Amino acid sequence: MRVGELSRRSGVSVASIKYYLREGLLPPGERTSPNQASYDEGHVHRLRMVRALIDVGGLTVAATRSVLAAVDDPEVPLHEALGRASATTPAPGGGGGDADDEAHADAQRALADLVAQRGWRVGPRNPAWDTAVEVLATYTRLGDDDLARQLELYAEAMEGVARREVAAVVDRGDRARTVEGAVVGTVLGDTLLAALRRLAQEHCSAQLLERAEGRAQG
Amino acid sequence: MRVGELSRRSGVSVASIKYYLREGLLPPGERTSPNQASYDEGHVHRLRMVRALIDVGGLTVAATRSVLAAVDDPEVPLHEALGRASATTPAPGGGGGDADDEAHADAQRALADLVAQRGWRVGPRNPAWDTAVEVLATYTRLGDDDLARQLELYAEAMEGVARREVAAVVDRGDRARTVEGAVVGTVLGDTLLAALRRLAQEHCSAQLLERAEGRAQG
DNA sequence: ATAAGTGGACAGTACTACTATCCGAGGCGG
DNA sequence: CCGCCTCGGATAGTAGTACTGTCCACTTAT
Repeated sequence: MRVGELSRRSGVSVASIKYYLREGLLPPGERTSPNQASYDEGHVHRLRMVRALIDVGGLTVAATRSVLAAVDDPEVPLHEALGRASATTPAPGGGGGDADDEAHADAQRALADLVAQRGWRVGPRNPAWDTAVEVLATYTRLGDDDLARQLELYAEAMEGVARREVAAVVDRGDRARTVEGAVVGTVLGDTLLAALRRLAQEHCSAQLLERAEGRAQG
Repeated sequence: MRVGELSRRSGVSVASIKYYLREGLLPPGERTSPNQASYDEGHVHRLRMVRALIDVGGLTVAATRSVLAAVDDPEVPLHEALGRASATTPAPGGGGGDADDEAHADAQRALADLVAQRGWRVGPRNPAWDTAVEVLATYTRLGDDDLARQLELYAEAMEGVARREVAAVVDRGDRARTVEGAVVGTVLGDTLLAALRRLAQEHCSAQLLERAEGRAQG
C-alpha cells in the first residue's frame, strides 16, 4: 500500500506519517521506483504503537524513537528499553535553596535501605532510581513525610504487580514480541495504574466520608 | 521579604517568579507602597509546591494553576482537586482507523464490570474513568490483551494503596493541609510508583533470568 | 492525456515555559 | 540630598516540541 492508504488505515495524517518517517519513528517503505515506496501491515502496527506511546503513554517523540530503537535492536536488554521510556526524568541538579543536598542524601539513604530490605537486585544505572530519589527528596523538602512513610507500601504493591507482569510477558513467541509487549505494557500501564489509583481514591474517600457521617448521625 | 530574597530562598529565578505571579500560580505579595510588595514564608512554600508539581510531577503550568486553585478554594471537593491533576488526558475522539468504536465499547464494558465487581462507588464524571478506558482500548487495538487480563491485579493493588493513603491523609489538622497533602501525594506518588515499578521489574526479570539459567546449567 | 497521488525538502505554525529588556518609582548608604 | 541598586509591571523575544502547509518533479490510475 502507499502512504494514502496507510494514512486511512491508521488514522494518522499523511503529513504526520512523513514527519515520523523523517524522525525515524517509522521505517521507510520498500522502494518500488526511485520515488515511490510501498508500506505493509508492519507499518500500520508501528504507527499504532507510535500513537499509543505518544498520545496515551505521554512520551515525547524523542523518547518514542529511543524506545522503538531499543525494541528493534536485539542487543539491547529488556530493562534498558524500559528505562528509555522514562521521558520525564527530573533534572538531578540545582533545585532547591535551603537544605537541598541534605534532603537528597536522606532520600538516597531511604531508598537504598528499602531496596536492601526487600532484597531487590537493581543496578544503580537504572534511571528510575534517580527519579525515585528526586521524588522522595522533593517530598521532604515540602515538609510532609507521609509519602516517605508509605514507601514500603508502595514498594510492596509494585513488586507484586511487577512479578506478575514479568511472568506474563516472558513466555511469548520471539524476543521482539516479548520486548514490545513489555514496553507497551509498562508505558501504558503507568497511565492505567494512575487512573485506577484516582478511581480507588475516590471510592475510598467516599467510603470514609459515609462512615464518618454515619457515626455523626447514629 | 522582597522578590530578590524570595528568589534566593526558593531557588527560582526572579523572572520565573514574575511569570508565576502573572499566571496566577503564586498569589501577589502584600503591597507596602504603590509599587512595592513583600512576600512571606507562605510564598516560599507555594513556590516549592509549584516547582514540585511542574518538575517532578510533570504537570503543565495550566494544570498546576487549576490544582492550586482547587486547593485554595474550600468549596472544591477533594476528589475534584485530584481529578484536575490529570493534565495528560488522552483525547477521547478521533483516534484509530479500523475497529475504533468496538475496542472503545469493549473497554468501557470491561471497566464497568471491574468497578461493579469490586464495589467501587465512583462517579462517571471522574476523568480518570475516560483515561482508563482509553488505555484499555488502545491496548486491545494493538492486538495484545495481557494488560486487560491484569486489570484486576492492577485494581487490587491500587485499591490497597489508595485505602492506606486516604486513611493517612484524613486526620491532619485543617482542610487546607489535608487537601494539599493529598494533592502532592497523589501527583508525586504517580511518579514514585512508576519509578518503583521500573525498579521492581528489573529485579523480577533478573531473578527470572537467573532461575532460567540455573535450570539450563544444573 | 490528464488528473490525482507520491516522495522529498523546507518553511511556517501553534503552543508552552520561560527569559530579557525596558521603564519609572521606591529604598538606602553616604 | 545624591547616586546607585532593586523593585514592580509591561512587553517582547527565545528555545523547544510536534506537527502542518506548500512546493516540486515525478508516477500512477483512468
